[in-house]
Amino acid sequence: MYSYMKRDSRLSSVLHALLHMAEHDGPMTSETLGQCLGANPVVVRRTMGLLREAGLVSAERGHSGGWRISADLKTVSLRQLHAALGEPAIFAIGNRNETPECLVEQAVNAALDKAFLEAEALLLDRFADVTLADLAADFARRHAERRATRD
Amino acid sequence: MYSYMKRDSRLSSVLHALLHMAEHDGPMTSETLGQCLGANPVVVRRTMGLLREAGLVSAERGHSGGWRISADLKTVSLRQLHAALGEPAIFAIGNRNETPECLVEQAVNAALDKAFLEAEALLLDRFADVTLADLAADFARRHAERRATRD
DNA sequence: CTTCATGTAACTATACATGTTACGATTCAG
DNA sequence: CTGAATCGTAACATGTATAGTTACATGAAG
Ligand code: FES
Ligand code: FES
Repeated sequence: MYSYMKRDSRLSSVLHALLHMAEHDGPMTSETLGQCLGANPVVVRRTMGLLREAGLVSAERGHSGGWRISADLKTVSLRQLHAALGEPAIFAIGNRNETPECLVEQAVNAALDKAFLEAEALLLDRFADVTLADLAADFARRHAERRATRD
Repeated sequence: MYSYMKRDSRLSSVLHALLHMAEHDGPMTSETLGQCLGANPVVVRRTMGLLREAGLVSAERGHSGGWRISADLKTVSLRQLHAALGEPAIFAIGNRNETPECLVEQAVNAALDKAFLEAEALLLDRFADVTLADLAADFARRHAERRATRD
């Protein structure tokens, strides 16, 4: 019943959900989104709730309720979504002791931190460069390509 | 009794241990290294064992036994150590589904993968640029600096 | 032979995203 | 007004990998 769970996939999940919602008229329920993502509806509510708190989506309860995007696709970057999710840890590797007295360990930490900070800065810059509108356009391109291949 | 454990700190640990060994005459026991690192001796043996399999250190049993470096500090890079540890996952974030049929998710994965691969390449390049000798030199610099501050 | 030290197996502890169940709150169809 | 639909949230279970711990076998030095 449980699939391999090794990494935080919430950014991937919300991106998929948001693009799905962008292509869809009217609100989408957690149940429907959960089926698209292969995820539990409660997990969808939990995760989308973070985007709601960030003002990126809104939710309506009751009949014909569900989730809606409440922001311009062109203004929402992956970095904003990462921030909305609480800026989860990016790396699975880190220092053993963050504030060591030992000079050897300080030298080790300095070298590792430098590399990690550079990589993190690059990643967040790339995230800042990509908007939901970009992803929607890429999806449209792939869609057209598939149609062309079929003909 | 348990400290916060959220990330793989083995690279940090082996670097600390190796530099300690480099400054030390004769072999060092897992017990001693464990005290330096604030780690369990069995964990030290487990982790150093991976370096032994990579030919970077050797171990001797019995009286006055322990761990020795069996490689030139100038030739061992952080990247080699990362490889010796089995190339553990670098990122704590990833895609939900690595091979989706859905075109939306394919567009999402492509964007995320591109950013992650760039960041990973940068990190591994930085790792390849730093050798144990570099870290030892940085330690020596810090050591001299502390002495100067004390005077 | 006794002691020291590695080599390993087996089990436990921890953190955290995710899965699951349950129930309350709200909205709307009829 | 009643009941179904849907979000909001608490509470608990699950899976995974590193790290901690215990136990014992193996081998080397004195
Ligand atoms: S867009 Fe809904 S399954 Fe991918
Ligand atoms: S060098 Fe041994 S404690 Fe850091």
